[in-house]
Amino acid sequence: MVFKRKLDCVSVAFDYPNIPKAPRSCRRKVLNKRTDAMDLLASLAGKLLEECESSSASSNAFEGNTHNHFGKEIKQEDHDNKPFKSKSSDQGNNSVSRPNTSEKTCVVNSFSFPDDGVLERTPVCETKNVKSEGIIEEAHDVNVDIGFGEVEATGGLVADTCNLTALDVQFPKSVCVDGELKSPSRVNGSLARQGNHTNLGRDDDEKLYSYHKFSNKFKYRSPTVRRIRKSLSSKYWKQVPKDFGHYRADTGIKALYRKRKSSYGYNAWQRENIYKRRRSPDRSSVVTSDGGLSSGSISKLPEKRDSVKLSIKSFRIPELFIEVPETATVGSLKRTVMEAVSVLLSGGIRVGVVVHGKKVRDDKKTLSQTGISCEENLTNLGFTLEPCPSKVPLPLCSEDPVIPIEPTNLSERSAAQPTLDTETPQADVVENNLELVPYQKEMIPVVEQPSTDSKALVPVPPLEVDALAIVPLNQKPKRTELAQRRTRRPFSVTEVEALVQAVEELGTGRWRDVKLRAFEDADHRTYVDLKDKWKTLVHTASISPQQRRGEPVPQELLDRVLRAYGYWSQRQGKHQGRGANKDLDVNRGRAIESGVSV
DNA sequence: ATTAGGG
DNA sequence: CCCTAAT
Repeated sequence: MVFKRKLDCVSVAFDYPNIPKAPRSCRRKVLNKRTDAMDLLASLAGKLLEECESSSASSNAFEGNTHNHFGKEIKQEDHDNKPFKSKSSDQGNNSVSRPNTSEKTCVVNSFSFPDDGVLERTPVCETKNVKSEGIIEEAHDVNVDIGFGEVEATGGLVADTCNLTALDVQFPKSVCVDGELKSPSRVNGSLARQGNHTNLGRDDDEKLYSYHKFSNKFKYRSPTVRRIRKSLSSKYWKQVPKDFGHYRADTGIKALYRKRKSSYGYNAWQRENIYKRRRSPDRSSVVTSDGGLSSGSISKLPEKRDSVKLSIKSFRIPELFIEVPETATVGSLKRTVMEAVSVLLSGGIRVGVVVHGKKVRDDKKTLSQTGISCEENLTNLGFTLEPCPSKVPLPLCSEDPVIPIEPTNLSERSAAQPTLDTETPQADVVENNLELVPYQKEMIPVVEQPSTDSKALVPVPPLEVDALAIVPLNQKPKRTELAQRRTRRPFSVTEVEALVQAVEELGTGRWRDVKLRAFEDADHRTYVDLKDKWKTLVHTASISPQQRRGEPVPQELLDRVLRAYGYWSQRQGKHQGRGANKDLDVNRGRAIESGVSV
């Protein structure tokens, strides 16, 4: 009897209707290889992030939880079946419930480059780089790298390059391809790894995701970040049009600037940059992304004797007013700063030049005219990083009035974790206690060690200050809202276990309940996620083990998936209502086991 | 806000 | 994971 039933079950299990149309990989192909100039910014953030990454909490917080197997003591689910609840808080339990925590404030004003971040005369972006697959990463070990070499610009013009890759070198490497800066997936991988202790980049999907990982660094999900964003937006950033749901005739790119569509918007934004970039012959054909970070400029001037040599040890950034409770952990503080920085960067930054404590705004002035010369004591020269007065990426052909979007309107899902993805659930909680109000005062000049040693050699064309203008070509659109794809967080076996069990008990049509039951405290798992995961689980269970990717899910679990799938498919339409299943527990378990409908 | 499905 | 449509 039992045997018979088992067979039925199997039959049912494998006989479910439509199996996902096509291999996911097929669909993924759509994901273009857009050149995320923004990645450079991301890389910056990523680097900074690494600094504090160590403090990030482990994502294995769920491990160690045990679940009752279906059919056993289901009544205890509230305690035992909620592996995702009450995670250990290594964040010091800075729950929101302690608003009175004393707080301290601090102002972050500059970040210094490592010591080895001395300017070197390294040919960073030589002809080959500009031409094609040139990779700048050779200079990855330099923190501030200013290359100088002959470059054949796209238009056939020969120009000297004064490539201030300082920023991107200091951070993940970037690639200079055809005048465009790209971030090798490798870089992403390194970053992604921080987020998940998983094998990003292992397969196609992974790669794709890891690629997006970057952008995720700039998502704004936490209240803190949102606050920051709001603050910044309202004060120093221009708001973004709410909906650009139209096509640009020239690029054919549909820019969708509205909540939860930023990835598209970003894409469009980025392309637009490229688009414009190509039409700026007066500028470097290398890169000058609007992000302002990927510095790249070409000077016509050959290296001269009276060049200016300088080294940049650090950049003064807009002051970031941070307020955190004393009980906050160092890690959370780091994260907070990271968030602030990310927000800052995401909005686009540019470099400011300060001479004698005075900000030089005229990019046309020559260095000498500005007072920057080899003779001058460069001690009075400083650079700053500041938020770019981001311009809304208004489609040139746009006739539609643009509606500014309220930063706070970002949906929860589009808003993402600031930077650390490994953060434990309470990270958000902690953040709630952090008051981070970045504000921009007059840029205070940062006088950093004028290089006196020959190591730091930065040829600066006396006549083309623009060569140093790392500022976006034309204050172009700065994607302000980069709500992008959430960071990928593969389900752990433990999670799968919990999910399977929950579905066994609740069925496949009550994701909300599943979420509440097994993932209530796993904030990053929405019921949609759970539903999606279940979908993939069913698919995974139906394909050969060889075709499966990622962390292998125990066959035992997959079997249960199919079993539950079959079971719930059968009783589809029936009393799938909550009331009907409320007390099925053990009996239903048996039913499922035997593959017989109840 | 949820659910269901396509992408 | 994202996005939408339909509830």
